[in-house]
Order: sequence, then C-alpha cells, then structure tokens
Amino acid sequence: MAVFDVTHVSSLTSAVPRDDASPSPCSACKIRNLTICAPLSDVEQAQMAAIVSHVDLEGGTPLFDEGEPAEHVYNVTSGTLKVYKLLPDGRRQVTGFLFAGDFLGLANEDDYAYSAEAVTHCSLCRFPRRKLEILMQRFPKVEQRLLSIASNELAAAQEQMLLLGRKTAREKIASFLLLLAGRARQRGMNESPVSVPMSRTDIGDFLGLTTETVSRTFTQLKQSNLIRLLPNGLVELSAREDLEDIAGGF
Amino acid sequence: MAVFDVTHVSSLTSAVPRDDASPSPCSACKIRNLTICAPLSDVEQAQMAAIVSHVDLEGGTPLFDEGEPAEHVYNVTSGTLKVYKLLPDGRRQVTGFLFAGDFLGLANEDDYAYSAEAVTHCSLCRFPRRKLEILMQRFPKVEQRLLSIASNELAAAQEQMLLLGRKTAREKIASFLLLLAGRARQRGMNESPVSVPMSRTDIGDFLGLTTETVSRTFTQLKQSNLIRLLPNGLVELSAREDLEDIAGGF
DNA sequence: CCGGCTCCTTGATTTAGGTCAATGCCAGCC
DNA sequence: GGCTGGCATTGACCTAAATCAAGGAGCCGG
Repeated sequence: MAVFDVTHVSSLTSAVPRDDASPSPCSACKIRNLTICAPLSDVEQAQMAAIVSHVDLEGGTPLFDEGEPAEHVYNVTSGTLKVYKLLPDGRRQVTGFLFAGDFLGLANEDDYAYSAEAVTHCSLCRFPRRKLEILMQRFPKVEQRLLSIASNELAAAQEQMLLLGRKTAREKIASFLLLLAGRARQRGMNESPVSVPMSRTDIGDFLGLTTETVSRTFTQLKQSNLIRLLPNGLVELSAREDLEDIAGGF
Repeated sequence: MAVFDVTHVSSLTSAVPRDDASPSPCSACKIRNLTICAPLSDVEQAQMAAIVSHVDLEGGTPLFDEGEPAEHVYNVTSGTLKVYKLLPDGRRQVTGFLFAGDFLGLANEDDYAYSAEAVTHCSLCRFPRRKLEILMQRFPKVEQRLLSIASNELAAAQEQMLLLGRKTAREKIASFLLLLAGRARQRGMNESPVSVPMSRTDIGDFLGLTTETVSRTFTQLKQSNLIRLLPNGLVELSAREDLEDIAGGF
C-alpha cells in the first residue's frame, strides 16, 4: 500500500514555522471544545498530543485527493477548506466547507472518498488514523464524540440534499449565507457582516449552480436590499428574517 | 415530553401476528450480519433482545415524522421504507430508501430530523433509544458498528449530493438503478431483474426530478435497450456496463 | 504606469427539465 | 361487467438556470 503522498502537503515544507517542539501545543488550544479532543481530560489529552502533528496549507493547496489511502484524519484549527467529489469530465460537487474545529477524514474504506483542498491559508492537527483508532479503544469518549460528529454531519448532509434537489437558486443562496452565519456564530465570529472566503465557483459547486447564476443571485438579493456586498468577501445580512423565510422555502 | 405517538404505528395493532412470545426471535434472525447486532455474541444478543420490540407496517404508513421526539431507533428486517424531508409548500426530498438490515433513527438532537414511511409492507426491530445508549456503554462494539454505519451513510450522502447537484436526469436514473441493484446484491437478491418497489414520484423526490421526467427517462433508457420494464416493478438491467458508464458520467 | 493575471459581473441566447393537460393502464369493487 | 381511483405515460409548451460571450475590477510584478 502506498505511503501517504507527501507531494500533496508540499506547502508543509514551506509552511509558516510552528512551535511543535513545545510539550503540548494542545494545552493552549483555543478551540478544543469544538474538536474531537473536547471530551478528554488534560492527562488524556497529552496522550492525544503524542500522536498529533501539525499541518499548514496555503489557500489552493490540496490536502488529499479522492482515492488516496486514508492514512490520516484531521481537525481544522484555523482557516477554511473545501471537500469535493469530481465526475470524469470535471463536473465538481463541493460536499462541504470546513472551518476551525471541524473534523475531516472520516472514512470507512481504506481510501478517501473525496478530495480536500485549502480555500484560505489554514492549519490542521493531523492524527495517524491507525494510531487514533487504537487510542479510541482506550478513550471510548472520543469514539462517542466521533459518532456525535458523524450524526451531525449526516443531518447536515440531508439538509443539503433537500437544498440541492428541491430549492431554487434564490433559496440556495439564502440558505448558504445563513449556513455560513451559523457556522461563524459557533466559532464566536461575526454573523453579519459574515465572511465568505470562497470563490463564486466554489459556492456554485456547493449549491449545484454555475458561477454566473451565483453572481446574478447575489446581485438580485442585493437589489432587494436583503444583503450588502462589502469589500474583502464580507456580506452583510441586512434582513435576516426575510433571508430565513426565503431559505426555508416560505 | 410527549410519549412516542402510537397513532403513527397504528398498523401495529392490525399487524400480521408475530411470534414475539418466543424467548428471542433474534436467534433466528437471518439478516443479523447486516444489522447493528452483527458484532454481538449470542449471550450479548440476548441482552439486546430484552429491549427490542417488533413493528409491522403496511405500505404507505408513516413510522415517524420530522420534529417528533426521537424515542426509538430501528433496524429494518424486511420491506422497504423511505425517509424524507419537506419544505413548507410540500416540496419533498427523499434522502434515502431503506431495506432489510438498514438502520434508522440515528439523531443527535432530541427530535427526528426527517420523516420515515413504509413503501411496502415491512417489519422492523425497535429499540428504545435511551436503553440502547446504556447498552452501548456495555458493548462498545455496537457503538463502533454504529460509527461504521454512520460513516457509510455519510459516504452515500456525499455520493447523492454529487448526483443531485451535478448529474443529468439520464445519469441520475442510471445511478439509481445501479444503487438498487447493489443494495439487492448485499441482501442476496437478484441484481438483474431488480425490484423497484417505489413509485415514480418517490424516485423523482429522491433524484431531484419530477415524475414525468422519471417516466420519460425510463422510456428513453428502454428505447436505448439499456433496460427492460417488466411487470410488478421489476427492471431488467440489460446492459450493465453501459449503465455504469452513464451513471459514472462518462 | 502598464500589461497580464484571476475573479466577478452582466447580457444574449439556448436548453434540460418543469409544468400543464390528456390519455392509458390496471386493480379493486360494487 | 362497468366504474373508479391511483399510478404511469405521453405530448405541448414554458421557464429557470445553463451556456456562450463580453467587459470590468482589483492585484501583482516589472
């Protein structure tokens, strides 16, 4: 079996230096309660820290590709990533965006079932999958946490299927903005102006639309005074209630 | 908190008699290796049997509705169900079809995030969620099994997002037929005339299409000699290779 | 300051699939 | 046997979003 293909984390070599030499950067982790480490005591956490390593990626850098052996799982500590699947002719479906605290790499098979790529510069904790599995037998709490994360993702996936299969472009964009706002809230960030770091193409590939339709729908919502497009990918949600009605299909 | 609403399993009272009085119908379970009971020894299984009850539903009967308190989880033992989400104006997205062996009811919140309804007559094992959670602490293997099930469902959900967001009607129908064939195979059923027990409307709501488009696409595939529509909802996959190419987007 | 990027927006036109409207088909039932 | 009601199919037409095609706006490097 092929070893994890390091070319895909090539930016690691040119990464911003990190203080990996310290006994446990985890003890200073500000988003621990969002991660898989949440249920662990300090002592237990130290054992997790023993198998963790850290990865920094520039925006645009792949983390792994669909079909590669799934040797690691990750927890995002900062930045934004996208995960996606491709069809042979290049059609792309972004199945999710990931932010600080999010878990990445759950796979039942030996190989990743999707690709992951940094959208902005981002940092991740990397766990060798095999070692984590062994550790999980000692800490069933982590396994429970993982099950809970998987349940949440499953519910989100079903919501996304409803969006993809049955919502209009307008409803999709409204839902998307509210999704970002909700995720920002979880992390204690601004809900409005919400940061939209990904490109129109990425948004389209997430919502099952083209970039043109995404762009047009943004301007349409802007002209209805529901949102304002600010510089630096910030979007002000000027009429949250109305957006929620649209997103919910009312 | 409201008790599980028995009106939704009203057909239970008028159900085909089942031998629930026997010490453990589970010991005769033919599909155990597909269920959450798979990893348990006979002795352990007896403890599961102590909390299980059985439900029979006529086709068309709801099992539970989105928003109800999630008091039970289920394992399908025979028949077909659909799970779906609704928008306020009635637009429906079927997020999955369930067959013998499938698990149902995973929910992280207190309430079900989707509705479930029998497509054909079907039988289920019902576990009180709370009691199962307690039992899982004793049997981490069941929790692992559940995580494994959740991972598989997540992968399937991502595949479905790709389908909903990026595939054409033709590709969707081909993918759907192959999905059914694959599921039939898992259960040791016929893959080629494959049984398609659900209505065109259900198929449409699963694939993000209308019934008319589903119907038209079936006839189109039939005219291309890729499938044959047999009586009783059976579909012969006459050219599996070609179907696979279409489904895969080649 | 000027190309040469990349990304975003806008306009004109096309089209896949939706909508509306019959018609067909079969099973159950008086 | 004829009636009814629920699918499924088919046809005619329409529309939301895709596609094709310019421009524009910011940004970087020279």
